[in-house]
Amino acid sequence: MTSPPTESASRRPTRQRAALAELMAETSEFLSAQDLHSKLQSRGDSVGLATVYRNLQAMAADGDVDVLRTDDGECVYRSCATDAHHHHLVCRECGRTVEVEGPAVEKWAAEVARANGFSDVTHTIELFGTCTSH
Amino acid sequence: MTSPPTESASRRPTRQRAALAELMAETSEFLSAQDLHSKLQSRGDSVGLATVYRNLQAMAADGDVDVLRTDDGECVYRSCATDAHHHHLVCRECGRTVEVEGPAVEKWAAEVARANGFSDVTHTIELFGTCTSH
DNA sequence: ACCGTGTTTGACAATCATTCTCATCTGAGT
DNA sequence: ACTCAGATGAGAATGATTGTCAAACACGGT
Ligand SMILES: [Zn+2]
Ligand SMILES: [Zn+2]
Ligand SMILES: [Zn+2]
Ligand SMILES: [Zn+2]
Repeated sequence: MTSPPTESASRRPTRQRAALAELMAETSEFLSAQDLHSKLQSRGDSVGLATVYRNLQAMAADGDVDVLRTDDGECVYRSCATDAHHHHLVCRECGRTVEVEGPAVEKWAAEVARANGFSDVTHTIELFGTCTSH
Repeated sequence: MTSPPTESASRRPTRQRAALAELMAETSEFLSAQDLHSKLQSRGDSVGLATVYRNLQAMAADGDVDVLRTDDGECVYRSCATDAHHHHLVCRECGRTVEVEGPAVEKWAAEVARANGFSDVTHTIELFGTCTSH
């Protein structure tokens, strides 16, 4: 993940947000807004598509979910186990995701940035591969 | 940069591709297809938008240009100085870009993947910051 | 220089994820 | 119950990217 923790505004609790949060809590793959929307539909918790987008954005801004982009540009979301900064190793076949930490990489990124005189540095680091079940 | 070197098919030389290649050779920031298209226009080398997209894709597939996505999902392209695998430190204000290498990071990525039994691993690693002129 | 053929191009339509609009609904405090 | 700012949803709008397909082109052979 990459964004500096823009602080969470006070968001009002709603049925829709709860349903979305619950769904995400049960899910471990990265899913798109559209995917999540239709899963909510089929499960009975009807939520408007725009609302799904809005809440995912809010959750992402609050750091409650991680976001990344698939190769074809779609945003995919996932509720990660840890709150700590981390990255992901994602199976491009089945979506299975492992959360990884890399202190060494974090240091490297910061160092490279400093060496070049850049400030406010953020980074995007994600790994994609094929997991054992293929 | 993330894709395994899918080998270049034989592409036929055209005025359009030449113009695009030349423009990219003179440019050092990452630019979108749309940007490149309008730059070509104003410079007199008129090239269809679809053609710009097609050629950028081809060039990217051949590894002649690097691609990455801005935060708002647009693809941006840049003709890098080196052919070697590398990553980028991009100023989010002015687009100034520094090419960086990170043997340590490459090793880390490979190691993490192996440790988790993933194969065919690729990675996305980009750094964003604000450069000295801001 | 002249064809024949497979590529490439370009104008325009079509996709499709995401965002916007705005009228309606809801949560929380009074 | 009353109020009102925040939240929702149906549908329209946006905008980058891709698809279509006829016309233009590169190039090897003649
Ligand atoms: Zn898998
Ligand atoms: Zn990190
Ligand atoms: Zn690398
Ligand atoms: Zn700058």
